[in-house]
Amino acid sequence: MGASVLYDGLGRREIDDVLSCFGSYVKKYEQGETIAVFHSNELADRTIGIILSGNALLAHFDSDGEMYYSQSYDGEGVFGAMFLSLSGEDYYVIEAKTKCEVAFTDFERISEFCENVCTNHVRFSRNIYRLMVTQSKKDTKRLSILAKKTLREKLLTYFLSCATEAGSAEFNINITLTELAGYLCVDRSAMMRELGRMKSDGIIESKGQHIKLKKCQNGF
Amino acid sequence: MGASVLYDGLGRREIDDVLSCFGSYVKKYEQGETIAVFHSNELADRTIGIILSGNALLAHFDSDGEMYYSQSYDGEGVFGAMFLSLSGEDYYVIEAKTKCEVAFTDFERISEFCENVCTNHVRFSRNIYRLMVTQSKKDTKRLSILAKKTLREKLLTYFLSCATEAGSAEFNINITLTELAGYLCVDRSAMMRELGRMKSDGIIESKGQHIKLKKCQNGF
DNA sequence: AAAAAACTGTTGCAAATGCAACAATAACAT
DNA sequence: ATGTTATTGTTGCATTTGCAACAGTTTTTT
Repeated sequence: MGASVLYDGLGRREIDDVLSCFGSYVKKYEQGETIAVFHSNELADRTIGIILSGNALLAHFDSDGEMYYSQSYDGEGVFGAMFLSLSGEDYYVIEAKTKCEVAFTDFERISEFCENVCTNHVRFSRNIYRLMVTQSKKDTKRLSILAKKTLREKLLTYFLSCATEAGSAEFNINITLTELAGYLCVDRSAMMRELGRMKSDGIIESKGQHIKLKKCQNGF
Repeated sequence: MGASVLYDGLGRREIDDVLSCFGSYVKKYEQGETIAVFHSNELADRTIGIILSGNALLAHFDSDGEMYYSQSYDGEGVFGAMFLSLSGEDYYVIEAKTKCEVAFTDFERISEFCENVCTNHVRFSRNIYRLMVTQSKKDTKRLSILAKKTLREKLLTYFLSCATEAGSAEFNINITLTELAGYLCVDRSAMMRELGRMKSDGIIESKGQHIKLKKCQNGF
């Protein structure tokens, strides 16, 4: 787990203080519950949800009900209609993967000054913005992967970024292979086949979620 | 053109004031000049570039020098290493499409309070954050398109969002078909072929960059 | 006005991928 | 321990797509 962005310089108590100063309300969700749904009919609003604890998932559905993986929030996260491009019949669902606590606030409120200018407010907004950057970085990363034309390139780009993160050519992907296929937006069986080819071509070793990059993969 | 996010409630003069209060410097670029390059060797830093005028393009290159379209900044924009996921040999280049003025500042500076708490500072930072949201929304949109498995679905999702924006089933895409293929990450000739099929299947009419969605495409 | 460059449009072919269906294994629940 | 469910792994087949190559058109430059 990476260090928390949201709680950097702030404890839960301080965050609750800032939130109550905003007039924000905190809601609890059980595992599997739907936290929010966003579809194109909805009015554009600037309410954001801040995940204070627990893990949640942003899933994207098209008109056929086909599901696409979109983003996962682990222990922290911000979401809202303002971050999504809503048109057509596609819609997005935020679902609790575990018990969750979520605060709802108006986005504009974050950057406003309050009467009693407090350091915690400044820290909190800084952290929210950093969190937004973190999440947008995840999108950039996924875009750089989906931009690749072949399955092999997609896998290699993904693996390389895992290796960089792990600091080693040998690592475990932290998701199931089924989920990986969803993340890469490819057919799972086609992905398995390509993994097999990469193994027989000697560029990786793999067994389930354990991967080892072999030779010439950018220093790894 | 959508109304400016960066200049909402602020003129150029006010923005210059805030920037000079930040100790930020503004640099001018001629058409075609490289504004910045980001690759994985680079140290992580929190410097952001703010495009104050002119159009620029974020291009993504892989180790083979293959170019991918990434994001375009028209009249305004924020960019920086902190928004990019850098690993492997892929790198990103920001290039001036027209004459540009770009301010460079430390990201943290934006959310700090300055001694002389000024409304312009608050407006400026609010605008920067809104701009970040606007840009991240573009990524979400593109992800929702690239997530689709077939070329036809990619095209339809893109067209549908154009139609929503234009408020009409008939519209011009504002980019060349060559650029569209780049945006969709598909082969141009394959895209032309699929456009042809969609025409003969009677679901669209198209001539160059002019598109008309026919029947049952979500109300359009 | 002529030449060059960029964009649009088309086709054949080989390769990659999605889809369906199924078997084997691992994880989980009763 | 046993049944159930999720995940991993494999294969055949039809389809889609990328790639290469080229021709016609439009735009830009000289």
